[in-house]
Amino acid sequence: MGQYNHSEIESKWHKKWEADQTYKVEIDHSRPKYYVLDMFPYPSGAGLHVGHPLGYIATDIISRYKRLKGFNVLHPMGFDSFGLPAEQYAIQTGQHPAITTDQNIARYKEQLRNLGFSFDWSREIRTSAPDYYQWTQWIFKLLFNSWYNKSADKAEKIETLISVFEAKGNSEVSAHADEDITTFSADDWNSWSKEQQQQMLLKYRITYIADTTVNWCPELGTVLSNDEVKDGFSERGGHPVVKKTLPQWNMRITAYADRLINDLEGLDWPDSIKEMQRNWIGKSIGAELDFQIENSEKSIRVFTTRLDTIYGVTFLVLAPESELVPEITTEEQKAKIDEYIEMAKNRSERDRMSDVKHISGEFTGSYVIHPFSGEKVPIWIADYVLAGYGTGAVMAVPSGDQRDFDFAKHFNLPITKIIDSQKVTDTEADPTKVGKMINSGFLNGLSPLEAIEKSIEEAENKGIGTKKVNYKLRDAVYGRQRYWGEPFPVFYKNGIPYLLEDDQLPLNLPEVDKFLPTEDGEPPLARAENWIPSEGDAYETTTMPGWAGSSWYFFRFMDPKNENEFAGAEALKYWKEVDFYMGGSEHATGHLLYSRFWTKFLYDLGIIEVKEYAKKLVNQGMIQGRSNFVYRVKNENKYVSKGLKDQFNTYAVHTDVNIVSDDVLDVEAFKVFRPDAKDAEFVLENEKYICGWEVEKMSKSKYNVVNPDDLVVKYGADTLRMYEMFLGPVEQSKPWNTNGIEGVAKFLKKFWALFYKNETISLSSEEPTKAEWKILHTLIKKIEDDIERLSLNTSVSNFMIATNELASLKCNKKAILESMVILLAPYAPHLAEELWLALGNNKTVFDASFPVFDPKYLVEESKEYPIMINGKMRAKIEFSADAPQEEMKATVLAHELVQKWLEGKEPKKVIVVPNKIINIVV
RNA sequence: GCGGAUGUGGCGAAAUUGGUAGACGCACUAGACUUAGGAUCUAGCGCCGCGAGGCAUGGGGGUUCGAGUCCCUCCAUCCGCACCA
Repeated sequence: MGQYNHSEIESKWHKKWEADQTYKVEIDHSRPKYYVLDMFPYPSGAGLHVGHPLGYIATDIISRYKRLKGFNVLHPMGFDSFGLPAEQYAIQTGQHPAITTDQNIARYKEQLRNLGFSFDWSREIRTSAPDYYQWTQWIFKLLFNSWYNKSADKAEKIETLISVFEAKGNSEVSAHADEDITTFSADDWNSWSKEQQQQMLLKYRITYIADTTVNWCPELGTVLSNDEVKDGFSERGGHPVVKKTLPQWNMRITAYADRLINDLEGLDWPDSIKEMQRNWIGKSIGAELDFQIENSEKSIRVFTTRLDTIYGVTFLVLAPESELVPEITTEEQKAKIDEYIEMAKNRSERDRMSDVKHISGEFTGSYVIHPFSGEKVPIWIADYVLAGYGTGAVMAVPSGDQRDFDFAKHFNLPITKIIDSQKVTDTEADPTKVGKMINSGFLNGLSPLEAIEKSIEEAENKGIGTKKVNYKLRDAVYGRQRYWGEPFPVFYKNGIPYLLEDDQLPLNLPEVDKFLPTEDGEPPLARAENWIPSEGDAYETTTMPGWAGSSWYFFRFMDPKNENEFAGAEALKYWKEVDFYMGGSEHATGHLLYSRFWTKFLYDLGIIEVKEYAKKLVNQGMIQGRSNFVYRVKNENKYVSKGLKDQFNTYAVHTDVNIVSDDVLDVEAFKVFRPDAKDAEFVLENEKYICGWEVEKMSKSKYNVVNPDDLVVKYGADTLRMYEMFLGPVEQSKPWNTNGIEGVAKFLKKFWALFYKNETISLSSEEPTKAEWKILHTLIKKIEDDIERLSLNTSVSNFMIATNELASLKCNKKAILESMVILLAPYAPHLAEELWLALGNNKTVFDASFPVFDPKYLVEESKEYPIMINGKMRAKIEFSADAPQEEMKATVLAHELVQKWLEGKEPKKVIVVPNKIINIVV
């Protein structure tokens, strides 16, 4: 084998790796473990485009590098194979989603195989496989059989709660549970029927059924979670979403809100992701305060973070949905209020958001009594107050809050200044917390921060308010009215949910005649015939959401074949957690939050040992498409090159980027691509047809999809892998551009040519020269640093430099080149294996060990120092590096030089930066 | 509006603790070899200038002997959140 023939080499090694199970990994206590994980993909019908493998290439390089460094590396891959597109396809074609999914997975695996990844395929998992979702169901059972004990700040088994109820009732229980729970005694509990007890327990369980306002997508016939809705439309498919109330399974993720925020601290995750999670959880500390309604027993409870501004309250605002509104509306105001409520109801979420500026509201006619001043304060309703946040009621302080201010101006309500330095203008409120309180009764003279403390204290003393923490995070809706998801291990008896036994799992997804809801609007599972539990009336017919299976898969990879446990204790203890997790930032408030929640839950129950499952997270950038355009002259069958388009009346048409190279169109290929251009005239510039370009999303309809398979055929996987890394930092988003790939291809040919001269390989076993050692050890150092810093683009450059240097020295020393092969192996595994074999090794290069960096090879015999005057370089001085006094000598020499230079002026200061620079200040 | 990030040649980009900005690659130019070149090799390639030299890291200011890097301020682009009381 003399020529570098990538396709021959690559297919040879794919076969060999599979036959030898080169990447199969087992627990090995003699070596430290390293767990590298990619976010497993949903196998879509379109296959991989060139952007998808970016992260996989990076993690593959890290995995192989760590293996060479002596780690026992777990690097698995699987498929998040439940999901909407397969189901949509099934609805359209009648094709069972399992079949489409299998086909898509087969295609994905083939594409991944072509890229030469070191996945341990013996550990492959699929979330839609019964032997996997059996354990998703099992975790659901744990959640159902648990409650959140606030006193212990952790989840506990439901049995502990039952025994408390039996002994003491619920008065001493501090739980994260439903809000409408009334106090009961042990006698009450013990006198209840089993069903009554179950009803009560349902209010405490970590997964529970509740009437929930949900995002309902009529088009998809299902409920979506908040993170699946973007601007009032479904994230997948872009269908409109409306609010609807349904009894739904929920997950009490809110119980974990604080821990989810606090534990972010110790994670080596991108700041942006941490910040997004913090904002999503949206913790704010404030107080709740009751306002007595005038001439009524009832009061209105508000939440505020600024109780210091209590004397600035000039009106109260309720959300239109508030239950109190009908009660407090006076006769005179009723018509107007009803009209407003009706209007608010019909405004969709989307309208409300696109129309933030518009101020609307209505006076109810009633008043509350200010709890401190005793003054009458009018009660209004307005849709800027959200029913779902806080208490659905706001104490309006127009001097300190812009929305309250705008509302007050619009309806001509009073504005009271309550801080002396407050700068309230005609159009703006001042929310700052500096100055001293004025017009504020007992708070006068305090700073706002002191006033917050003092006012809360006073409210608590009077029994009208308490300190309160509020979160934006809502409990997660867990049911979906869909077919292609995990069935709940739940059946109903007299309307009460019960769990299947462990030995009844998995509860398999039943066959249905159609994948659509029933005529009565029941989910598709209700179509299943003879799908009846052995006990009870019926199974739950909703299925679990997309995030269920992905919330724990990283544990299953540790022990994927275990039939008795979700993962064995030894595997969990050994692999412990993911050391390096790579995936897209779009999962910030979805998968990455839910999976942290489940991890903490499993930790609470003592099933796993870690509170967080991913130590380090890196987001790979999105690869966008780079579309190419041709310019067609209107009403003519004529295309003009880009530079000439303005001389004609043209319009741009997408052309397939695969027939364009460096923005030059292959005209003959274009005639095939667009048969109607077969006889068209092409106006060229410099005998070329130049295309225009634009960055767009990579998609079929824009003809800008670059398929990795094509590039693998043309250049080989090793070239593609290195080129994708060479493109720029992995974390950065960028448009795909194949233009530079030749440079990497050339490099690999040169690398190959270091070994092969005239079709044969014959290396010298002579001792390398100092210069040769230096090239090698410089590279070792750089590669190590680059991988640690995830600067994989510069590491490719460093390979090119070293290779060029060795080539120009005509280096053929085995000692050097053998190490070079090992260094290159993580990046270009096929090529490295081939050369390793040619060097006479019979084991895989990945059983070798990474060359050890030795700084002694980098010591220079002489060193050139720049001499700078006032920071500007004026001369260079060279001296040998072995004498310790050389820096002083250099300084003296530099001094003399400068003397000459400046003809007698004395330097003020001489700065010597070791090994770098000499700077003389005059 | 709030939060996060980014801004360096014709292009993708380097510059790790403040120390010779533009490594490496693409494109381009010239040359060599060649029947040929979409192969290979050599040289050049930020801008102005014949040159010495001067000017350059989004704009402006600051700290420093010295700033792409630190501080202030403004601008632009991207991402996320958005009536959160």
